[in-house]
Amino acid sequence: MHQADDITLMRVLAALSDPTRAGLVRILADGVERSWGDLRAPVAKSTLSYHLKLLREAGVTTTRREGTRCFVRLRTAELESRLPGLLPVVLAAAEAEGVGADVQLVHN
Amino acid sequence: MHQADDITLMRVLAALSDPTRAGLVRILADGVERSWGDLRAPVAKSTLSYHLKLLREAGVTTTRREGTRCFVRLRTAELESRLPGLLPVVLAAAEAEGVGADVQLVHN
DNA sequence: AGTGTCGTTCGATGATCCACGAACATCGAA
DNA sequence: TTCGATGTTCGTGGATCATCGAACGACACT
Repeated sequence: MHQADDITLMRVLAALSDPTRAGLVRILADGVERSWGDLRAPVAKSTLSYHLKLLREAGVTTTRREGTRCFVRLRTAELESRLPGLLPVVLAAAEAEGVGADVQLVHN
Repeated sequence: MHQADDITLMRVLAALSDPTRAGLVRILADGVERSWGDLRAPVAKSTLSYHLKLLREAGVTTTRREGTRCFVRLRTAELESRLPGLLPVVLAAAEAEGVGADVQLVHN
């Protein structure tokens, strides 16, 4: 549920203004759908869940369940249509600054 | 003082993720230096001061004192050099969504 | 000196945020 | 069915945020 379909600037900015979430978005930036477990962040499981929920509710990502696993994907197209240019620009800056580098991808 | 010269993505995003501050930035977007008193926002004087301080500390604006008056200006060039493209993109989206429209300019 | 104006700073107050562990639900596999 | 893995949700705690009014400091003008 809670698949925010009114993507608002304020909420997206708020969602992106946290290093952990920025790191997650950075990883998802290639457009590939990732499993929860592939994302390694230096926070507790519940905290990761919290961040992913926040990103989802801000309309930045979508979640798909498959059995017990969940997959996250960046909503690149929707974001680009509602907030043109925002994501690329933020990603570039995050890359340049190394924001959220402690969030990593494991196993492929 | 407190002229943050390490403009970081996270802090700028956090600074812009509030409607009042976004409205202020929108008004300053034309590059013209404005006086405190020219900015009319539906908040108390002290709250406005707080928001302007936050913008300043995030490196988004600069403040200049002249006698008892203060003038704010957007640090367009520095922002563009540190976070290329961010400000224009955010401003465009804010304009499109009407974010911070309750912040207005009075007396010229 | 006395009076305003202007902006900052100081608590105080709710609200929200980020973090954690624990408990729970769900599903696949043994 | 029992176990293990995977996410969610809950309760909590500490920090930060946004807001206000009140008090303060600095300056300009009579």
